[in-house]
Amino acid sequence: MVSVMDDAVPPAAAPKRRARQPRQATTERRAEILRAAANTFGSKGYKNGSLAEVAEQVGITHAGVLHHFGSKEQLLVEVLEYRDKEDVRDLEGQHIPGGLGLFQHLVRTARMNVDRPGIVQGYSVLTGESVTENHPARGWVTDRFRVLRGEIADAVIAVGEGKVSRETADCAASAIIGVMDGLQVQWLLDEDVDLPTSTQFAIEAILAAALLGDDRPHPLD
Amino acid sequence: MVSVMDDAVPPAAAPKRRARQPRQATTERRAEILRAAANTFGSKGYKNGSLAEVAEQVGITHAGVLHHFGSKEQLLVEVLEYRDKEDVRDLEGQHIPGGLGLFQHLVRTARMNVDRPGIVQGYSVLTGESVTENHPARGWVTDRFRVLRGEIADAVIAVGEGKVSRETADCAASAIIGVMDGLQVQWLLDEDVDLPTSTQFAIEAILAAALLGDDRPHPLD
DNA sequence: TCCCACTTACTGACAAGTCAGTAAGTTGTG
DNA sequence: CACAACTTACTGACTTGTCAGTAAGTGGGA
Repeated sequence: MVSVMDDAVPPAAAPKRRARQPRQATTERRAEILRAAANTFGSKGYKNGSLAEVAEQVGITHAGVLHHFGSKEQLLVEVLEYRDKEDVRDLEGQHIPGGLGLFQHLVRTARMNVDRPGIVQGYSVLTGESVTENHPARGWVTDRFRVLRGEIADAVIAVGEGKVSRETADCAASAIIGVMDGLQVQWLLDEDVDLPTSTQFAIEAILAAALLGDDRPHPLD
Repeated sequence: MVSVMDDAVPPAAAPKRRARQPRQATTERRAEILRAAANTFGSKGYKNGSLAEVAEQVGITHAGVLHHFGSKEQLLVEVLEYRDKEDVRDLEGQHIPGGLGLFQHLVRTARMNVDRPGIVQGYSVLTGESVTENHPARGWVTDRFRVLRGEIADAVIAVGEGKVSRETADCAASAIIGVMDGLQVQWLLDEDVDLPTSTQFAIEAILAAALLGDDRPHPLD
């Protein structure tokens, strides 16, 4: 429960018995379980998704899953870490875009997401669930939003060539993330919503407004 | 399910035994339970919120709750209907705004929401949860989005005085709803996010882009 | 007016199921 | 042969929902 993960920590200065490394098949097995868990938590949610369902997908029992991960909460944490690592790996070849390239990347992502509703649902469900009391993914989701906001705000400032204030950039950044997430939910519930078109429309709109600064009209004051 | 609400309908030509009206205290009691359920489902989610917790808030047992509502799912459905009725009642004095007034109303709502995080959390949790498989609130959430999109798109067209196409208005409408929902989630997780300011910023930006039509720049193509 | 037939609003006990987690035993592999 | 990777068997905590019973209210009729 203190989440030290005994089996993953090589015993520092092991005295008598060295902790054996896991067999080479084990790493892949754990990855299989993580993918199954991501699938289950994505479609059912963390609370409602059961270890038994995760286990069934890889042909073992729920106790087998617990053998590898110790607890359901630890499994969730590792699913999140695994997904992060995958995202990084996907972006490895391409340099991480900044400036205008970042916004193009966001729109491209929205276009890609149309073909992987499972991923989108997993993200949406977990994000929504994370605002409930004491949810184990809350910290992860919060951090993720914070990092993303920072990167997008920097990109806004870069595109604005110093003419955009930090406050405006922060506003724009949270709005861009918000509109992407919000549109995903609507699209999951109703295919009539045009996810890529609306996403591009909104990002362009927010970016344009940020670049205009205080020169733009404020009809809602 | 067709929402005829038997207990409110006086029996037309009752044959032998008239179906009595509910006692006057009953209506208020049921409303108490509905408010408690909205509270619990809002903070814990529907799946994770228990009848026992709802019951405790009004000082009865979970069986007492089931006496009134028959099943947990029916309780959820009535919570949703109750909230709809409350929303309508709140807007009764003021005429439902259209055109620019609607957008001002949306921004005002965002400002008010800062002082009622419980309501916002309930909405966010339920919306996120609704995209899971076979969720009982899915239809309600989907309909709500559809209606809202229609109203906002109409308002965009009204403000644009006929110069905005239906497709653009739809894009703008879903984007506005998306950004409002998405910002709420971020704000719930991190108070640093400025909900009203970001909301107003984004709505003005999207509205401006919609009114410009194809004349605006498309830096992301 | 008072009483009887009936309904409403519960309670407490329990059924039936699901869940995470544990402990002990088995198998196969390095 | 020791240990990793399981399985089987089980516990205890919680779930929703059912049921019988009870006290309190309500309306109509004598």
